[in-house]
Amino acid sequence: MNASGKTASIKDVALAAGVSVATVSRVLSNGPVSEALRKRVEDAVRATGYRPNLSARRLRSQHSQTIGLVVSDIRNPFFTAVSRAVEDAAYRAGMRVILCNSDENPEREELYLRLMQEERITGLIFAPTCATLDRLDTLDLDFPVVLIDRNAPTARHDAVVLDNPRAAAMLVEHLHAQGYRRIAGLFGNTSTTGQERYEGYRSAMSARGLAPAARFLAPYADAAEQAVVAWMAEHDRPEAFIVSNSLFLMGVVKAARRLKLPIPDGLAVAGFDNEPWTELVGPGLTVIEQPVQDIGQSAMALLFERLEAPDRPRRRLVLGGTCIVRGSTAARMADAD
Amino acid sequence: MNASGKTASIKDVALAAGVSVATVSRVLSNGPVSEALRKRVEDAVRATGYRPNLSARRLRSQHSQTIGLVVSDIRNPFFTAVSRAVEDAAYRAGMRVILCNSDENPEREELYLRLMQEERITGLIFAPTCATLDRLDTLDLDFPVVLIDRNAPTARHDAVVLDNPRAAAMLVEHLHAQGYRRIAGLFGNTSTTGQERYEGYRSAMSARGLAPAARFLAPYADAAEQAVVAWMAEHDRPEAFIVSNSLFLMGVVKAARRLKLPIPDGLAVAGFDNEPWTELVGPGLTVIEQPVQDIGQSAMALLFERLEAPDRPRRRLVLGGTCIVRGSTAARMADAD
DNA sequence: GCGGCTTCTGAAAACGTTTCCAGTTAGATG
DNA sequence: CATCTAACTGGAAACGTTTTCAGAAGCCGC
Repeated sequence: MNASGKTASIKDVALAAGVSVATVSRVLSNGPVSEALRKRVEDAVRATGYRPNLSARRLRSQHSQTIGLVVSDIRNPFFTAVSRAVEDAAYRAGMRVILCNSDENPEREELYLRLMQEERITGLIFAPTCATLDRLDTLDLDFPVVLIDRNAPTARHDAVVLDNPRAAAMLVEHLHAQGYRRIAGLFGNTSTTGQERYEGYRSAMSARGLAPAARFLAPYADAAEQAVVAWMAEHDRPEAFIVSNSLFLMGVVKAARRLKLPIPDGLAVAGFDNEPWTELVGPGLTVIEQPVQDIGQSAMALLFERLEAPDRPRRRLVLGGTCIVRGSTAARMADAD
Repeated sequence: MNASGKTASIKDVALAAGVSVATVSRVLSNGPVSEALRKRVEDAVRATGYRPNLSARRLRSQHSQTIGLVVSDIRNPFFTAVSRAVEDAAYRAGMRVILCNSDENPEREELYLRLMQEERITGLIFAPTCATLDRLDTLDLDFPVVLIDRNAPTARHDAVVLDNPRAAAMLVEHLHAQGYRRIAGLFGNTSTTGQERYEGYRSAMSARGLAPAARFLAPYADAAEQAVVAWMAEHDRPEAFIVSNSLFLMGVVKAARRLKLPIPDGLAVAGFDNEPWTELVGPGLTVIEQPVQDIGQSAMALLFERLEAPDRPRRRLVLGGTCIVRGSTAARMADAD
């Protein structure tokens, strides 16, 4: 505070130290200043309780030192983990992060993209919906974008994604090896991720002479629960489900419980995202673990590389998942239902 | 972009529309401008692709329209839920949110508090560690602070908290009514929340003539798992555990599994935070549900009221929790171990 | 037709920084 | 002792806005 009760500015510090504002600025940015003055200024900074004003600094230096991160839902532990990794990497590089939830809603995405422009962010890490992904190229944003979790082959942006087709295929392989044949799939209908996982599922099924049977759902546990309950009442009830996210995993478990079907004997299930609780549910749930830490760090790395070399050709980083086998896909008992 | 390839500024718009920058500014803020000029300016905004620069705007208007939110760990679903509520309320009021993770680390808290000052935030919503809480009064921040989840009776800040003693007592009551007597407690050692829950536990136990037996742990699932495993090897092994957060809940479930103790017959357990998965683990876990939505919204409400009336006396909002009874605390079987 | 309104508009100052440029000083060199 | 350099310092411009202030119209009633 200065005499007038307002927050101290660099002028107040300069006045207190008996130097010019230029000198104060230099002290703060480790510029060339004599020891004597530096000391005086530092004392004045302490005395006044001065804190630099980031808005002014950003305006003048034309550098926001800020990166944007737009995810579809921060409550999804996959995104919380990724955002932690991104933030840690950003802070290590002396940058701030602005985190936003799109809720899988293209309008909110648009809103936040506009916000990012107004904040003059240095770069964006983005998990877009299909709708926004399609028109991303037409948007001409004035910062580089790295896509995470989702991406289209056509987009011209850098991206870090899981090898979704392969991961889904791993689940099919595993279930097949365990003796399951009627393997159904539930996939999210808002992102490319669901589509890619479906593709992997479909081709792995076909390759084994099995008939794929998939449904696409809105990303809520309830949707999955209802779908499973309905499906299990049909003629060719599945022996196992492959689901494309952890919400669906919950839905399937709930449905099994409601239908009094034991896991895995009544109904096997495998899915994505190795969240802590998947180990604790029933006999443990078989899942694909994504390298969340790596995804976040790599996204930042790609972003920094892009900032240094704006014209280098686009790069996609495809990371492999790990199949964590648990009791929910134990070998199928030979029965004849 | 203007001719020189840089992002368009208000000057470029003014030039394109053939008006002064003042007029452009007035159009953007719905000031008094004739229809003819308004139209010309709006066209020019579109033509130039102009986006206001928030740093400049904030600097000039001396109003950041930003609130800070510092939580201990965004991966904790309690805080994710609260932060969603805060953000939604903030955006509805036309404000931005800066979200930071302290990791229960006082140094990071200090770092972020400094950042908040430099961002010139309008107000802060904060879940501090004990260490920072103790010296919060000495810090003289130049924005109002609303504490959430944690607070000390001595602090002079507004706060929104769960009725922790009552909630913990509810769990004791419930376990007692179900026939449990040797009820142990595991509480977090970094926050006042753990202490308050311990107090409720202790006095409810004493009131029933039961001997409290509590341990304080670092907030990790592993810590709880190890504590339980060790404790169950001791002479007076507990029949039930009350734990103060969902990480400990996981730890207890893991320990029970490792020790091959069925829940609840071998070991009953009850805890805090009604996360989706608690319903799915074993026979379902009995928990206290916190009104997370309400906590976030109320924190924002308290903050806005404080901004309007800086001198009104401090207010604490104490919200009640709901006890969700599930199988993990089913009536104790009469045995004689 | 003229003073007194209202209504709109533009020039310019200000917000708190950084940075360019021009001094000033002190020390080294001739 | 005069000059040249190196090292430091301060004045002032600039970043992109908002806002104050004063001027320029247009309109009213007399």
